[in-house]
Amino acid sequence: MGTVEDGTSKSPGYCGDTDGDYDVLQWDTREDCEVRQILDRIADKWSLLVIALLDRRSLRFTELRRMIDGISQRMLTRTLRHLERDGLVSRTVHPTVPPRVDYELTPLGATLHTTIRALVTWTEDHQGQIAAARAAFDRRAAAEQEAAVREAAERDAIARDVLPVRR
Amino acid sequence: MGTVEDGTSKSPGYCGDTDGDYDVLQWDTREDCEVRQILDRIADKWSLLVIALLDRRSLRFTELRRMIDGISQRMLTRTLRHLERDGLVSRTVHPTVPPRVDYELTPLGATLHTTIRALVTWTEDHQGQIAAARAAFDRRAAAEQEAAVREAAERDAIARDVLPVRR
DNA sequence: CGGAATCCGCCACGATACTG
DNA sequence: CAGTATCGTGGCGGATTCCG
Repeated sequence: MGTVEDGTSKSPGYCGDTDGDYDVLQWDTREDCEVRQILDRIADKWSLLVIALLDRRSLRFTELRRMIDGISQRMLTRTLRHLERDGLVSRTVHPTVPPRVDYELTPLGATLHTTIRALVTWTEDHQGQIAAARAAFDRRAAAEQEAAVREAAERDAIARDVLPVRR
Repeated sequence: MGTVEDGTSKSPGYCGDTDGDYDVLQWDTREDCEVRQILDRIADKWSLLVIALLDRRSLRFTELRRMIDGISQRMLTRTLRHLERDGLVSRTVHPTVPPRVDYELTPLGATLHTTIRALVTWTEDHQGQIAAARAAFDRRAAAEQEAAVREAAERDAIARDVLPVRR
């Protein structure tokens, strides 16, 4: 099994709970801050997917594996373990043969599901605007670069014209 | 400048927009899916912080740098460029000397800010429950492992007792 | 001050093989 | 079927340097 592979057990360190309006300024300075760790965990590549998929009905390991498709068994296992450890997903092993394991959201996980769906929905709703913004940005960048190149070439031409032949 | 460093310019590929209730099953299969890319982008380590910090008032580069503290100038620059490209943050250069650059949320970025705050708030509100869940999980795991070790030791003792002395 | 460019360590992730 | 174990690698992210 080796090491625990996670440093969360170092210290409690609540890192200052909401005293003013926005304590955002603080949940980054200390890397042992719980909020940062949790945020990094649930906002990671696969956790979002798993939580989003685990709505209402429970799913088997292989079902999740097929649904996510890009994921490796290793990553799915790790992700599910983390979510289980955080109390967001429950793991039920049916002692049959072949074995069958079901995963489902805990009540806590269900509350997070709502928020995550909101994030996903926002992304779906605004992907058009973002795509447009990217296109515009890239166009501007390309134009700028081309202008810079032309300008340099022009300077070069003038220099060649004015300066005496080196040697 | 080198390559664009991002493969998003490959193809439009909307990957099927909400036809049924949940099209979650689809925004993962094709890795050229826009939603996945956008999600990975805004959910990354620093973007969440920057967007959360950029509420109402605009901030200078160095202000952000000091606030986030753990971040390197390289990462802050990259993050801000990405957000600018996605149309979430606007970049204003004041032609003074020394130069001064202000960043602020665009209207689009402001809408995302709301959702992100919701996520952060959820995390702040439930960090206690999560910490408790982790502690319980770790305790169970430790107990299981200890049980396994004891069991193995017991089997070993029996084996030593029953089996004839080898050689 | 606000970047761009370069170098590089390291570990997160994927592919593969093996177990119960 | 549902994992664990092991190894190899890409690329993320930090440190440093130079520029306008």
